[in-house]
Order: sequence, then C-alpha cells, then structure tokens
Amino acid sequence: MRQSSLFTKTRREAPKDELAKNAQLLIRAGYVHKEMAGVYAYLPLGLKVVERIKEIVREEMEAVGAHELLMTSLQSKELWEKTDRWDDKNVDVWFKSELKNGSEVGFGWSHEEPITELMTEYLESYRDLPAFVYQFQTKLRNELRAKSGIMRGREFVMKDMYSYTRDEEAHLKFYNAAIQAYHNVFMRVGLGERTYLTFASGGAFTQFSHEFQTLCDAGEDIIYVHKEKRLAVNKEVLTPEVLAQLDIKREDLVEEKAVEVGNIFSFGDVKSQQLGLTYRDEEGNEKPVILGSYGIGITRLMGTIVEAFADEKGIVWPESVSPFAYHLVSLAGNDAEIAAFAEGLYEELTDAGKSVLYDDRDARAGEKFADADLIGIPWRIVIGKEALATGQVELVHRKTGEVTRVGRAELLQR
RNA sequence: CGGGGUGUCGUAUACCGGUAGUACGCCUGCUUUGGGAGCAGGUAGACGGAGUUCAAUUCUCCGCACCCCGACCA
Repeated sequence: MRQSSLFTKTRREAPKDELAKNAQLLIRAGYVHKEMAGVYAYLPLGLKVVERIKEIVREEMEAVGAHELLMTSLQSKELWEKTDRWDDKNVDVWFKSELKNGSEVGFGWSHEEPITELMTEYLESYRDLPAFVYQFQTKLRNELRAKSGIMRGREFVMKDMYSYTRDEEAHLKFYNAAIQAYHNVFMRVGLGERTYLTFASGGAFTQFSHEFQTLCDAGEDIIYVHKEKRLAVNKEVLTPEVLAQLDIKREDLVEEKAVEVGNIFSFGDVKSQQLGLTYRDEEGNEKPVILGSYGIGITRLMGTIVEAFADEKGIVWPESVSPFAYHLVSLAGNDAEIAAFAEGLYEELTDAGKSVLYDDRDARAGEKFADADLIGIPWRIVIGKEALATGQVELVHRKTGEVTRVGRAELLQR
C-alpha cells in the first residue's frame, strides 16, 4: 500500500480524553477512530490487524474441527426468555429496541442462545454429534462504564465458539483440545509467554471455568500466578480447598494484573434442556446435548498486544499480526533516482508477495521515521543516497532498533 | 449505578466578567531534504439551553458529552 494513498494521518498528540495507552497510540497512528465512549471504528490499518488476528484464530479453530458461521445481531426476545436472560434484572448489558410492528428485539451481547436454538434444527441424532461452530461477531453490550480504550467497549469483535457433544467424555476431549488451540493462538500473536490458563469459578455444571489471562499493567483483573506450573487462579477461587486440589501452595503464587483475553466454559446440559436441544442415542433414547462455550476477545486482544509491546516511540507489532511485514521508507526528496529505486523495490517486494507499506509521501526523513516508529511495522527498509550508491538498503528492526544492510536479493528471499 | 472531574479552532493548550492568544495541522509561495525543517502570508474556535449582569467563553443552574475511581463484567 502506498502511504500517500492512505487517508489516515498520524498525530503528534493523543486526544486529551484518551488515557489508555492502547487507544492513544492506535488513534495517533491512525488505526482506530473513536465514535463515542467505548465505541471505536477500525480504519484501514486497524482493520488489517483485526483481520490478521482473526485469521490466526480461524486457523486454530478449524484445526480442532470447528466450522465458521455468522449469526445475526438482532435477536429474539422469546428466545432469551426461554433461558430467563431477557430480563434486565438478570442481564444488565442489553441494548433493546423494537420493530415497527411493536415486537421487541435485542442486540446480541452473546450468541449462546441463538446458536443453540439454531442447532435444534440440525442436531437430532447421535450421528450428528459432535458439532463445533464458531463465528466472529460484533458484540453489543450496554456496559455501565466503558474504559481502557478498545479493551472494554460497548461494541467489540469477539470470536465465540460452541461445542455440542453427546456426553461428558466427548465434551472434555474437545474442551482440552480447545485449551491447546487457545494456547496456540496466544503463542502465535506473541503473548504466549505472558498468558496463563487461569482457573475461575465454573457455575452449576463444573467446578471450574478457564480464563486466559495475559499479564499486563493495563489489566482490570487480579490473578494469582504460579509461574513454574504456568497456571493461575482467579481471585474468586483462591481458596485453600482449590489450592489443595490443584496441588499448589499459596506462597508460590504471585499477584498480578492481567487482561482476560479468552475464556472457556462448560455448560453441561442446562441450556440444552431449556432450549430443547436433544438427540436420540443408539437405543432411541432422547438425551440433552452437552454444551461448551469458548470466547476470545479479538479487539481486546489487539489492545492487549499494543499495551504489551509498545515503547516510548509507539506501537511495536509482532510480525504475526502487523498490518504489513515491511515499511519501505523512501527518502527521495527531489532525487528522482532514489525515488525510482524505491519504486522499483516496492514493485519487486509486492510482486514477490510481501506485504509492504510504502512511504512514498513527500515528507522529510524525520517525520517519516517518527511515523514509522509510531505505526510500528516490525521491519523498516530505508532507501536513501546510500542505497543508491551501494545497492544495499538499511533494514531496521522496530523492536530492537538494530540496523543491518542487505541487498535486494537477500531482501526478497527473507 | 454511586463518587470525582473536564468541555476553548481539526489536535494540544493559554488567558480573561469587557478585542479569545500560542503551537501543531490545513491552504499559498519560496527555501530546505537521513530523526517530527525555516521564512512569509492565510484558514479555523468558546458543547447546548436558561439565568445573573450594562456586558458571560468566564459566574449559577439544567441538559448533553467525555475522562477517572468504585460497583458491575459469560
């Protein structure tokens, strides 16, 4: 992409109403636009990051056998009444509206009910099980208080996956596969080292649910981390009984701030009973389907990545989620030869399938470097007089600042 | 939802009960060109409403918006 064609611009300063680092940097660099409190639009650069994160998640979900679908944002009141979650007294984040004919509808803050009801139409026999589905959906939640930039908004993108299995054994098998898939996701987006499987309270069906908590100063949660065993417990389950059960000692736990980037739940058959999701087994007996729910906050994950890796100059994207692999910075000025060199290299890299943001703007070096630092693409290629003279270009690593000089051929082979 | 705070050009800020200033941005021109350039000229602003006052951007009230702390958070 030619930067001259990008309508967004960088800003020196963050708006004064943004205190969260992730929002300050994402706005300054032109990734997002704040529409209202807790509601952000994703601009071209920001959308690329969202899509890259989604693609990683998609690959891992497909790898455990799940299929993608897309549910609706408008949801039916009658459906949610079946599980007693329509009433504002029970769910306090509903946005509700009504149709012209007067019937009430809700804006989806979760999709467990709709997807499960959908499944009643298709899952009838043990032969139809198991079934695993997921989607990327914009969730709408009327949070009392939005905060922390894109990390806790009223509108955000979430990956939610649901498992439908015939019994507890099949459920656990998938549940454990999902845990591994989640680990893979967080590893791939660069947060693996600092993300912990965290035991949380489980509700009626199982003792525990599991959260994936990423250590981060901007986090809203407090967790207790066992670094050696690479697990953590949520405050609500920090009891002597649980510690004994997990075979960990209180003194080995460190209190840390963290962001909940994912969570997984076992629902058992409660919701299936409520919504009438049953199947016939081999003997013709009608049995409830076992349900599991698995979420990853895609946009929250993006904010967490910014928070985790940014430095004083700006964003530092891991290669796996960066909007572009390379930031080609041309310092041509009025020098047509340098401009031609940069143009040629841009074409070559692009033709070779590399994703390149090409700073072809008529701007000075300082401004270009500052912008490149802010935007945070992992590798910067600098084209100046020296490149013309030697044929070698500067390759600068955003994260470390390390500079190496490489030839075109070497660059194309990376 | 309880508490606290803030609303001034596009952005960040200053001052002030009596002519709203600065920087960046943006526009024009010239110069400059490896770390947010220089000069000159230009563009653009008091959240909305009511009240107090000779006079309100400034004080008061209401509304709206935004931020922070808490509560909440499948």
